[in-house]
Amino acid sequence: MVTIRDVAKAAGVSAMTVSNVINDHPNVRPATREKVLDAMARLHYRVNVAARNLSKGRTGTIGLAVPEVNSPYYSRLAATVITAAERHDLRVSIEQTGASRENELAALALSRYRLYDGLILSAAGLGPADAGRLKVDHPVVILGERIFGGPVDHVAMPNVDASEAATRHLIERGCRRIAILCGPVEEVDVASLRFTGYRQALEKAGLPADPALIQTVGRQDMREGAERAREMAGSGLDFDGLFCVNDSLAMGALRGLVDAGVQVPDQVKVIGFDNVKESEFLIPSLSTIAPDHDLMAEKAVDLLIRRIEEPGARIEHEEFVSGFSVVVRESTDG
Amino acid sequence: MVTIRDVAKAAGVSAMTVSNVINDHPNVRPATREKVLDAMARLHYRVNVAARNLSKGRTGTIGLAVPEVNSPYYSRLAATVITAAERHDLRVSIEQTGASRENELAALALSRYRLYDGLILSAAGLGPADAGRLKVDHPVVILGERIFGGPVDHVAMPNVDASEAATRHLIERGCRRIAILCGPVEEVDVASLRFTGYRQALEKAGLPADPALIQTVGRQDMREGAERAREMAGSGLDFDGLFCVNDSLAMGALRGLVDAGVQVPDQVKVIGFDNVKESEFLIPSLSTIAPDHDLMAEKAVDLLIRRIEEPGARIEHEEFVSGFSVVVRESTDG
DNA sequence: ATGAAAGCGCTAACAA
DNA sequence: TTGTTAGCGCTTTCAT
Repeated sequence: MVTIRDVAKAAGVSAMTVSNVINDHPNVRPATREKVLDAMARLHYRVNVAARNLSKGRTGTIGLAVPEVNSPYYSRLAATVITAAERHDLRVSIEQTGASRENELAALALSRYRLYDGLILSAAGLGPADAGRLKVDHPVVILGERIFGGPVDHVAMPNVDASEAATRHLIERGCRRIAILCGPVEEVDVASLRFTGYRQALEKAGLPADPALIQTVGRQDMREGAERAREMAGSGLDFDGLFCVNDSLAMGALRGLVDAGVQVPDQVKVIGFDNVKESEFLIPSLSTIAPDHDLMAEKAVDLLIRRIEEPGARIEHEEFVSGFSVVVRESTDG
Repeated sequence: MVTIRDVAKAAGVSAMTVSNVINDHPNVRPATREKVLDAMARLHYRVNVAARNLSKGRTGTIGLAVPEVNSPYYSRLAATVITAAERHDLRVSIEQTGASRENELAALALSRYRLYDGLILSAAGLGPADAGRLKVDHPVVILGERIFGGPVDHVAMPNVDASEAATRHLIERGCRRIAILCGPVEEVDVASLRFTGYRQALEKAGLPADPALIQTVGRQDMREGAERAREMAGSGLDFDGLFCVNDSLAMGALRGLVDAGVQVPDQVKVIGFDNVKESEFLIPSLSTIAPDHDLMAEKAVDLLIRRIEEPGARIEHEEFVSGFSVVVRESTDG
C-alpha cells in the first residue's frame, strides 16, 4: 500500500506538502506540485478514503432510506438523489425499510453511528407519535408529509391539492361516482392526505361520498391494485371514475378492470399519482399527477448538505412542497 | 464526541476491553462486560465507523455500479443485492454509470480507492478490449456476460440459450417473420449474445434471416421501443413476431404497435426478456424470459464476500450462469 | 511555501 | 482476563 509518506519520500518533500497538493490547497509552488504529482503517478498512489474520513470527521456518504428500491417511484427517487449527491462528491448508501417503523428508526440510528454524514429518510412507517425521535442532532431530511410536528427539514408532495386536482379532473370528465384506491387512512400519512384531497373535491362538487367507493388496500402495489379493481368490478360496484393514490396501484387497476371486462376510459376513467416513467406507455396510457420529482430529490439533497456543511448552525428548519401538474392521457380521455 | 477511551475511563477499564465488548470478543468477564455496557449506555457512546474502518482496513460497504437505477431491471437487482448484503452486515453504495465505459472504469477505480470492500459491476459499457482492466487486485464481481476473457468472477444470464428459447417460442406459436429489437451488436455483449440466440433459433427452424427484421436501437428503453415499433409497423415492414431483448423495450413496443394499429398477439406476437414486475400487469400481459434474478444477485454477493473474506487466497475465478424459464402470457398467446 | 508534531478513534499484537 | 503499545493514513495546527 502506497501512503502519502511514500509519495513524500519519493518527491523529496514532506507528507504535508503532498496532502496540500492532493487537496488543491494554495501555497504550493508549481514546481513542487509537479514533483509531487509526478511521484504520485509513478507510485500509483491512491488516497485512502477511510483515513481521510477519520481525519476530517466525515464519511463522504449519505444514507437514503426508502421503503423499497424496486418500485418505479422509489427507484426514480434514488436515481435523482444519487445524481444530485454526486455533484457534491457524496456517495449514497441505500437502505430498504420495508416501510416499517422499526427499520426507519434503525436507519436513523445508523446515521447516528456516523456511518453517514447525513440521512434522507423517506418516511412511510413512522407516525406522529415518533415525532420526538426525529429531533436528532445529526443531519436528517424527511421526505414525506409534515406529519411530525417537530422541527425537521422536510420535502413534501402537494398531496392534498394534487389529489383534489386529480379527483376534480375526473369530475370534469363527467364522472359522478368516483372510487378511490388508497392505503389505510388511520393516520396523518400520505394515504390519508391524498384521501383528504379526494374528499374535498367531491364535497366542492357537491357529490356524495359513498363509503362503498372508498377502497383501502394493504401494500400499495400493482398486484393489490389489480386484485382490488377486479373485486370492485366483479362485485357490481357502481363507479365511473377511479383515483388511485399512486401509479403502481393504477397500473394494477387498469389490468384488473380489463380482466373484469370493464372498458377504460369508456366505462371507468382512471387517474394515478406520481407520473412514473411507465405510465406514458401503458395501454391505455395513464393519466396521473406529476409532481416535480427531480426538484424534490434535489431539494432534499440541498437541505441535507446545508446541515452537513454547517453542523453547529441553528438554521431554521425548512419545508419544501413541490408543485405539480395534471397529466391527461388516455385513461381519462374518453 | 464520546470515544472508546471515555467509556474506558468511566467503566474503570482499558480501551481495549471496551473494544472487546463492542466486538463481542471472548475473554471478557461477564461482570466486566456489564460495567462497560453500562458506561456505554450512560455516555451514549456510538462507535466511530470511520476509525474502525481505518483500523481494520475495511469499510463495511460494497459498491454496486449499474447503468441506471431507475429501470425495472436494475432497481430489482439493487433491491436484491441490498438485501443479500445486509445479511452479511454490509451496506451498499450505488453508482450510476449510464452504461458508459468511462464511468464503469471509474467505479472500478473508486473501489480501488478503498471506498468499498468490494464492487459488483454490472458491465454494459466495457468491451473485450477492457479485459485487462478487470484484472484488479481487489474484490470485484462482474454481472454480465463473459466477454472479458480475463479471470474475473462473474455472474451471467443464459443470454444465448434463453434468447433462442424465446425465439423458438414465437416460432412454435406460428410466427415465420420474426423481428428482433436489440442494441448495437458490434461487440460481444449482452445485445449481441441475445441476437445470437435469436439467429440460432431461426436457423434451426430453417427460417431465413431477413436483415430488415433486425432492428437496433440506441438506448434500450421504453421510449425507443415504442418509437421503433411504430416505425416498423408504419413502414409496412412485414413481421408477425417480435423478440425484444429486454422488457423495457417490449413494453414500449407494445405501445408502439397499438399506436400503429397493430393487434398483439393476433397480428404480431411479442416476447421480452427479464420478467420485470410490470410485465405481468401490462395489457396485453407480456410473455418473457424469466432468469432467476434473485439467485443471480445473491450469487454475486456471495462471490464478492468470498473474495473479501480471503483477500490473499488464490481462489479459482468462478462463473455462474442462471437458469431461466419462458413465461407465456397474452402477448404471444393468440 | 514548506515541514514537524500531534492527533482523529479504533484495533492487532503482544505483554502481564 | 485485562492492559500496554503502536500504529492505520491522513489532516490540522503551528513553526519555520
